[in-house]
Amino acid sequence: MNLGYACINMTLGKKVTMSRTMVRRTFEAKGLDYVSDLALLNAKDMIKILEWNRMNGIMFFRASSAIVPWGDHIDITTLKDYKEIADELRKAGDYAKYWKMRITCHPGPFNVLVSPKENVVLNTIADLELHGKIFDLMGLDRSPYNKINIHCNGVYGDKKIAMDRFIDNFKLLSDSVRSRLTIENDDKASMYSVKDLMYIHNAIKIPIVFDYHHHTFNTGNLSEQEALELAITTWPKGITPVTHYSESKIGNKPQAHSDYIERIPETYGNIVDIMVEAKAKELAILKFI
DNA sequence: CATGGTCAAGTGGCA
DNA sequence: TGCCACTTGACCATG
Repeated sequence: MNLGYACINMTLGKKVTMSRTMVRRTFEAKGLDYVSDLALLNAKDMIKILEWNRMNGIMFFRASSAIVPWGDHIDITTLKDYKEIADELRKAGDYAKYWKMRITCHPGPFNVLVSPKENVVLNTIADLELHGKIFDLMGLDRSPYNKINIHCNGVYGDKKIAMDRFIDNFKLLSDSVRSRLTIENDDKASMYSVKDLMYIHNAIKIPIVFDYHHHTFNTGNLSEQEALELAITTWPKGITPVTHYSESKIGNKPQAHSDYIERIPETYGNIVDIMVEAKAKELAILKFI
């Protein structure tokens, strides 16, 4: 079982980060050369973060979605430093593979494959394809071992009709994305429980990521163990399923994530990798490593 | 250099 | 109606 954290290393601070980006105004003012500069810095720092992880016994990490700022709006192969960026990404991927470190990603809430709006779906495809390209450049597996995980992110009054659009739109994705795509249960009762998501799994066979925290808001009438084990059945043989774990922040909406975690979740004897979503990032899991 | 207002994008819940 | 929460806060103008 691996414990992982997401995107940002608090110990290394703001000087070592793979999340440099820019606002639209700057993108329009400085253009592709500045995108290239930031992407190269981000790619180089990813290796530093992975090295830090290995030195500290952390073998599971979620890559930032902001490695190439505005990368879903441009052809990244035209960037002035593209060769060097690709080379750095490859080095990071090689490093991860050599040390058997698991890398995943989680594109943001603007990715809505169930949307009835064509432009939303097209934007979603562009963002997912960027993630696929980056993982390809890193040389990561085309399997859910290196998952690209999203939520459905919308219901529009009818889950089944919405999920049918997911299933249709899935066919528009490249093999790079389709082979890695996973779906996660939601933290609202009106949205998708693990049981709901089985409808998508049964149609297109992509695995379900079980989020412990979200499950408490939307059980689908399954116990934690039942939902976890149902999700586990959706993963291919030989690939350790991923789960997400977080705890509620006191004083906020209960869905908000706490800085640290008090415990490691119950796995009921199953082997899973656990991505811990806590605001203190690697600091939250170090004491459990 | 610290800080606070602002920032691409979608959706649903809530005061 | 406007804010919050989710992927992951980061950017940038100002003092």
